[in-house]
Amino acid sequence: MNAEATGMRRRRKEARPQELTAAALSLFVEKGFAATRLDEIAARAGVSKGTLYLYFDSKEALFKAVIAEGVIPAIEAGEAMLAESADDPVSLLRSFLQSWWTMIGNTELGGIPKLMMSEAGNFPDTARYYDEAVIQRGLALLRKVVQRGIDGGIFRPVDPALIGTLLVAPLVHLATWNHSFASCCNHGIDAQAYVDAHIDLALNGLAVRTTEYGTRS
Amino acid sequence: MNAEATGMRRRRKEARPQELTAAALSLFVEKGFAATRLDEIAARAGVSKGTLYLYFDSKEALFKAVIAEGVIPAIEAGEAMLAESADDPVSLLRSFLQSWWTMIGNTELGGIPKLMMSEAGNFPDTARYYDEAVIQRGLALLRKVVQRGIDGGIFRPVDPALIGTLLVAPLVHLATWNHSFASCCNHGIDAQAYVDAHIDLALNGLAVRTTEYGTRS
DNA sequence: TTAGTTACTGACTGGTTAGTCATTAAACAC
DNA sequence: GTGTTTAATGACTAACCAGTCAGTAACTAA
Repeated sequence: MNAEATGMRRRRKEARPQELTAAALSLFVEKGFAATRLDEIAARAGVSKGTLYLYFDSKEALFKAVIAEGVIPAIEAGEAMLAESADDPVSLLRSFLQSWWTMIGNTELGGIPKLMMSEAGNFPDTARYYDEAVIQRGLALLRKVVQRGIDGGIFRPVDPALIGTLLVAPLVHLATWNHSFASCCNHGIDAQAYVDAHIDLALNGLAVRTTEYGTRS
Repeated sequence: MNAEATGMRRRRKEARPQELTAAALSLFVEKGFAATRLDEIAARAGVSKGTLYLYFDSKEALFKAVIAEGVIPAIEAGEAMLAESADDPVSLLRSFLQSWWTMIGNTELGGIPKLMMSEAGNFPDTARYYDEAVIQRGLALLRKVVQRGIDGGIFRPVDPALIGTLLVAPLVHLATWNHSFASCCNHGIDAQAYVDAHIDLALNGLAVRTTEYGTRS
């Protein structure tokens, strides 16, 4: 008979914050910030609400911790990836998008964009932080990759300020879908096939072409 | 001195529901369902909370009305558009995406996808309704257009089950952005340029090409 | 064993808000 | 006018929940 099965108290000061933010992340993503009760978060983490206040000053502080904790490792991994890569732009872009999906979009962290979008209006300072720490830095990475391809004559000269958003939008969209409609209306779409199709379509769209029907009149 | 400036009561049974759903839509989109107070919605519509209950049974009923009302005219317009069009697939697809942006994404209705995504977990039956009444029907339209292009040998044979979502994702993403981060972190992106770039990139991606670097190894 | 320390608990409270209803006033019928 | 109907009000209540804190149980050191 272990400590969890009985009502016995465990003492785990080190692990608590992570357990609480993990529980909070999944509930915030599923139900939204305002609709999630602190009792519920605490219960999912296996503690009482009082314990939550030993580690976080308020519900809002917990929200900010959830965002900060989920976001920092991800963006640093992305920057490290670009720094050590010498691949050609095509396979670099391909592995960038695929890695985002595998390491973020297709994990619990994939709910963060949905959460942050939903709550940006209620937490403008956190939204600004997220924008600077994640979105701007992520887009800058993509811009660099695409610029390499343009400079090398491999990609058409698209606007680098727009192309980053265009490239991540379908992936963010799928991740958001998986944390909203997916639970009630599964279309049976294979995520990997979707990601492959996007990468394929995007690379073809960026390619220097010979036929011209697609250009604007 | 008119009736609105003074505290005088107006009697407008006909117009009330629309005024209330309009006020509710913008507040739900801005702050989320749970964080929006009924007093606030009523105040924005220029009435008291009691009046709201003359027209809607509950907060949840108001939410459903907001979705239903915002969604029905839009999808019907889209279907009418396809029915009466005999254009070639390229310009048809182009005008489809552009029209969605002009008539939905770039209006108040553009907040509905964000709202519905945020609240799908809390209102699964409304999410199913939205999925069937909007998403499935919308994707079916796009699939038809793309299929025409594939059959005519103008588009590459992409998977029609995936391409619809890929084509709308960047537009939905921008609309959602405009109702979340935009108010606190404006990147100064020109929406029309973004839409043009997306259409351009997508049509190039769909085009039958001659060079082959972009295919998977 | 015992005294001291601290992670943890859960009943409590104060503020907030969805939903109600007795009252008010605008419109209408005559 | 006068009486009747009904759109609209806003004070009220019951429930809910973020945040508190006095008390408890687990660990530690002696």
